[in-house]
Amino acid sequence: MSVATPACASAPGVGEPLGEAFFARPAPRVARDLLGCVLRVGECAGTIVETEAYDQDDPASHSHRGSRGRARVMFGPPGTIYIYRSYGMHWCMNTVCEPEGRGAGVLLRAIDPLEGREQMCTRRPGVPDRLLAAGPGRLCAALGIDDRLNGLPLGPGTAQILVGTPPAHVLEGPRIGISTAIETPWRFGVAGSRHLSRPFPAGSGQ
DNA sequence: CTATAGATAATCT
DNA sequence: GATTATCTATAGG
Repeated sequence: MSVATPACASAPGVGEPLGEAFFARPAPRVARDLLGCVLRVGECAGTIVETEAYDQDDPASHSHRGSRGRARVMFGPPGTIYIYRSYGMHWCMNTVCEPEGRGAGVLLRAIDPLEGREQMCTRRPGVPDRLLAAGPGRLCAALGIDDRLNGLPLGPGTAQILVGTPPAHVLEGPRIGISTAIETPWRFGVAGSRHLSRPFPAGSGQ
């Protein structure tokens, strides 16, 4: 006897945690595939709507100059959390990608809040819904992410990323806030999302 | 809507 | 001493 499947059933795998194999692939591919997945930290969760890829061959990457200092974490196993401080005041969260030792990662730039909006508003008082987690620093502030997670694996006790519904259309464009490799189109976004950190240039997708 | 200054500290030259 | 994978407030079109 088979279980009835409602017409609105989710695709297979939805809600399952992403495995190491998901992250053990080229960073740009992981970055694109993370769109639509759900980031959960404590009681807060949201759909990932914007990401950026970085790897060791990339002059804009922290890992470009070797596995020392803060970049060391980027050379760990796929699925490791890499947190760095940006401009002296904001935390930014990455997931390590590719097989261990490659120095690749994906910066999580924005989520569309799903659960725990009340707690996010408490952490970011007075901020309108659209800007709650629209940007890497804002995302970490809203979810309460800081360097305590740096170097730890994704998981129930740290931060989880769950299989979601892939977006119908994906935007691709240049990354934000860098001065080298500015033409590399490794920024990805969900077309039509109102929670992007910034719009994509015209003609960035479909 | 775009433009810009200022905050602030780890990392790099 | 300069740069930085940013954000906010403020000023102007």
